Amino acid sequence: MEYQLSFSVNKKIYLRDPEGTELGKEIVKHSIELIYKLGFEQFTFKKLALEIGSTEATIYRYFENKHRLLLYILNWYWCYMEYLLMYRLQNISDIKARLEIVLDLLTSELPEGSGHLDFNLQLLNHIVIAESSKVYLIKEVSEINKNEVFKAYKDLCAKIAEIIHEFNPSYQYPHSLSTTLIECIHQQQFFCINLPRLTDNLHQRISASKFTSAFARDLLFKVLQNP
Amino acid sequence: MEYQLSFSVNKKIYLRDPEGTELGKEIVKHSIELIYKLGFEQFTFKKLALEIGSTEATIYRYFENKHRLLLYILNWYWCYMEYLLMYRLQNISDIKARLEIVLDLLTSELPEGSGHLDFNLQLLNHIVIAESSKVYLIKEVSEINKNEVFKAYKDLCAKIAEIIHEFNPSYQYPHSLSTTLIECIHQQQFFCINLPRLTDNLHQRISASKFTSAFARDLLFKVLQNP
DNA sequence: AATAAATGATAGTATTCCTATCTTTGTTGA
DNA sequence: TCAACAAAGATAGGAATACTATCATTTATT
Repeated sequence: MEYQLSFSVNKKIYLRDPEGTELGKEIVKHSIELIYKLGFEQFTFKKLALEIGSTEATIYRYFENKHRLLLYILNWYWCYMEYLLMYRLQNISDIKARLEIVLDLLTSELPEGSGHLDFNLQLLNHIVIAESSKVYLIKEVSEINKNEVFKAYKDLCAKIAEIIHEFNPSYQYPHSLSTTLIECIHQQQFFCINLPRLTDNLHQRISASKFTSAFARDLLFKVLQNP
Repeated sequence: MEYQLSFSVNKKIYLRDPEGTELGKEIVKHSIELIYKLGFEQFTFKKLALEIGSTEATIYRYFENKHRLLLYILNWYWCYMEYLLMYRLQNISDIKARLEIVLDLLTSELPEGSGHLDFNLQLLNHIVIAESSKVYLIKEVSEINKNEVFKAYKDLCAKIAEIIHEFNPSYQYPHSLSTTLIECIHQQQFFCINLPRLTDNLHQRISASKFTSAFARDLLFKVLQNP
């Protein structure tokens, strides 16, 4: 497996392609570390510039603002998820097994293959859990959605919806179940760690991802196996 | 029904009780309008002060920062929700009907009783949908959680979990299902309006709340009626 | 070797997010 | 009724954020 994954990260997300230069890659790599460390609110281009020994102005040449940078990171994540999903589904024809692969993909601690990438997928996972909804929960969402910047997320959602549909063609809400599954898995992991009373893993008997996995599996199959 | 609802809005959320003064009520009332209008990111105390003909410094005497103000608003909402829930559950003993009341409460466009309150519940509803998760998706969540500032949300969640448990005592995840239900209902409404491809209400054939209600009901009963 | 592109260095502006201080107004209760 | 106290207004200001602009320098391209 090569590093070369041809992701269609929408060009409207960035000003200058960060994949095209060393500095660009540094920006993305260190932004993941810094957003993880500080949280998105406290993260600034100035701090990032300091971290990589560059300047604020230079980072602004790559991304309009920090929101776009987050969007870029998440786009990358969504594309990678879809890629991994397709890769793992190869040769799996059993429809229940296909659904299990979806569940495993969404709940596993880190989505494998971390060796050959130049940034930390575990940190990325944490960012997805804690920050991803901030990318669409904004006033300008409809405006920026016109530029197709959420296409990668929609594609992933559509792919999962397809597998749901294969499993139970009479189920009416494959897309909504797909997004609910994705988002609820993030939430439950977050709650397990930070607000455990909102879950049934109160005293953290098992790990956040184990608990979430069990809950999500139970929910998914009950919804889909019900007549 | 009187205005007097004795809510236990945690004192650690505010510096000076906004319920105690006219100005305090103005702050809360207009902050709801302004957060709705601008979105939480663009909302500032300066703009709010201008709106109510007061000053920034004065608002800081009530709330430490805008995050606390949002927390206060949501606390009020969660308390109100729990109050409404208990009120509606009176005299309802049929366990399926009790669950229907939960669903209706969470998905109805505005939670009734808007006349006697001095702020707009419809706007509040929009804020809950678009901004509520920002209140906990922060780096300091564990820190501020120690002050019990999320108690109202946990109580609401626990109450719904109780009803879920009554309906199906063998179901293992009443709390997680409760939060998933609440959060997923917000999400689906948001997606219906802003990113409809993430739902199965693509061309908005029915209203966001009608669609969400149908989806949530289907999900809830399938999860709980499954053997 | 000439030229263009990318980056660095620096500066500056408007706004945000506060904190401090001083004055005025309104309330209470001795 | 007057003292004193709390709330609010007015104003100032500082550190940080979120940019934009300009010009010099380095690096790659042809």
